[in-house]
Amino acid sequence: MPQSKEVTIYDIARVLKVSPATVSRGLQNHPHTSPKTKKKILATARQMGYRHNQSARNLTSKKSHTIGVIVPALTSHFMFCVVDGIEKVANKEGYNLIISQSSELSAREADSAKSLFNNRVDGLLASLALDSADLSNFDIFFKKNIPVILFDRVIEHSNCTNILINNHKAAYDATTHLIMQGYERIVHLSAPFRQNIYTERLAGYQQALADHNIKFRKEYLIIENMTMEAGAGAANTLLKLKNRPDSVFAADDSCAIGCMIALKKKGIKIPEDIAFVGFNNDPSCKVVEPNLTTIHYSGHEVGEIAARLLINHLNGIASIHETKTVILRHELIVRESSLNPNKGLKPIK
Amino acid sequence: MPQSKEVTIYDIARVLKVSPATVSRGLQNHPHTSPKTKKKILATARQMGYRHNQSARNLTSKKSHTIGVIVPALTSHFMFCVVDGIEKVANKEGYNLIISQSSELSAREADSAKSLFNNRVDGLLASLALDSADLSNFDIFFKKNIPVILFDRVIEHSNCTNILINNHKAAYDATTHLIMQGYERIVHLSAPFRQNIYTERLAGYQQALADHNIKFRKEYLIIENMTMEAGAGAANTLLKLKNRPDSVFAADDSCAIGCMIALKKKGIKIPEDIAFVGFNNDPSCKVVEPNLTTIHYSGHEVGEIAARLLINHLNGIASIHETKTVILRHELIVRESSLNPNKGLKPIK
DNA sequence: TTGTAGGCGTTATCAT
DNA sequence: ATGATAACGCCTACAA
Repeated sequence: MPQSKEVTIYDIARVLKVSPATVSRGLQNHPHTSPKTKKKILATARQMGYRHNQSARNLTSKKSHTIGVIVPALTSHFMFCVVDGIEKVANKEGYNLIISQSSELSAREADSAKSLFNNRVDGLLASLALDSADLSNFDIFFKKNIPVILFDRVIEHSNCTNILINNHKAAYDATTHLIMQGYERIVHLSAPFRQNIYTERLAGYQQALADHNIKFRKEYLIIENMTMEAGAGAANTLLKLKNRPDSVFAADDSCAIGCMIALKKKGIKIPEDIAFVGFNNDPSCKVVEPNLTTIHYSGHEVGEIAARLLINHLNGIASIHETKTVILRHELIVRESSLNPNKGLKPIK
Repeated sequence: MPQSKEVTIYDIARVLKVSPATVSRGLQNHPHTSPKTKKKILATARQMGYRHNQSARNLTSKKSHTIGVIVPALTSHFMFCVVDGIEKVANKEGYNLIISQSSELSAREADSAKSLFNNRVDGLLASLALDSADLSNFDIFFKKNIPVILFDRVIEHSNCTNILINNHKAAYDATTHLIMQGYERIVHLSAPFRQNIYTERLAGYQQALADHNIKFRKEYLIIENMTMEAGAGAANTLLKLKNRPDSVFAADDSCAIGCMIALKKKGIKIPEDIAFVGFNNDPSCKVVEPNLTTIHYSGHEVGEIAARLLINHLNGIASIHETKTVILRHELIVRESSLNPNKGLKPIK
């Protein structure tokens, strides 16, 4: 098993009878290099099977060419897409990735941050854990001026650029859609209201109610984790309400679907008895019956933009500090779960 | 934005009035170091905010501490879990990951392989693209004696360790289950028979038929891509068969689910008219109605074992060459889609 | 345009 | 047990 020796720029230099410096310059088409020698260098490099040594480059450049990613969990299709988007851009730009999960725990988020910090990542892309109330976990990065970009679950902070959708508007759209279908007793199923995505969605929901003269009832707020199991639990809570709701706007598809399935098992008809709108456009939306109306926004886009922004910043092409917030497009995708067969369309106000 | 200077072992040495070599040894608890100085070194290192420089280490060790991963696509929950499992182990062991997708194309697999090769990954974990007929894409790795471990979609090869389940047995179990439920006209819905996972599943299916004196009909073989859309297409093919099948064993859940949904839209009842068994235990199995019976095996386990094996090999703890094949456990998970309400249990033979 | 030489942070091989 | 020193492969002033 002989680990055949690697070709270095010295080897190429020797063959071409030039200095290693010239080879180095030729390889990275440095401005002050004659096209001829550059061509020669490139040719023999290829022919000799030269591969650059990133570690050596990192050593001189004092960079790791590595980006850290912290996500709450890799269990949703959405986060999957985000990471995929990040991966694509990072790959193309010659950056490596270290991905870690906080498991929705601020304490583990701190561990991840520390670990990535010790790995000397050049920058960080993160989405906050459910119980992270501030950005103190990232202070080590701020102190060393390492760029941090937050996506989806964010907190406004002078040191961070944020990438997200207009959650308020999205929730407003979703709720209004239910109202337009003739629903009035709308439950909002969401997670503990700490993260922006949940507080904003709540606010959007409330605004839509207000704009259509529907009184907000706090007993119509059901707080759960956003899992299928939690959704099933929510179904019980929901059925016990004195004033039986006629619809649900959930802040997450999985939770909505868990709830739908549990209700259906008890003989509740959807959307006849209770209509549903979810959030995230999980693939399961098209499997559950009836198909789930939901808010779609592209995880790939989130990931790609986050990575692009960070890498441009690292490469000095553009500064993060010029763009504090990026708001991406969202879209309401209407499916049967929210189409009211009885009441039809109803005018606003 | 001053990029505060990094602490090196020289700085620590200076403070402690010892040589950098001693610090280096102390930091990696080298056998020949006095416990006292070691303790001092560790203490001041922490206190000074020292972080090791992986690139410098890589340079001297002639390793990248990076593992390459090639998957056909990151669109299934299963592959998601595999990558997650790899990530967990690699993270803990201080290895970085470069993940790339072949998009089920051998040509892109070749590109990925080349790219990872140029990135000097220390080892490779791969699952083959749908149209990869041999391992020639990985010859560059074999030539340089860089370890390659294949998982799930594999080909036997003297240079590779393989990690997979007993697909033959799994398919046999699935098919037998349908037979025991009283089904006899069993369609097998699968992908082009090139990869082991599909040929083996076909063989297991055929063996089960044979063992129960059911004649194999080649018109009961439907070849599609393993997507929901393809499954919907398969539904049409299936309905056109002269001898209407009473059940389907699909080599993939998504495909099965797409097929089920399409059939249901045409008024076919499941499992009364046609029963279903899938493969992979995708989360959607518990969303579709009726819930889909399937073969489960742990993606996390696949990923963790693959990574563990590779890293142990790289660290010289154990050699890959001692273990040529790892067969993991699988399990039939019975759900309503395959429970025959009419015919009940039927004796074998 | 090209060459020289020093440095990036660490490890390993010698000595001591 | 510790110290000096030479790699590791590449980049970049600076000099020519």
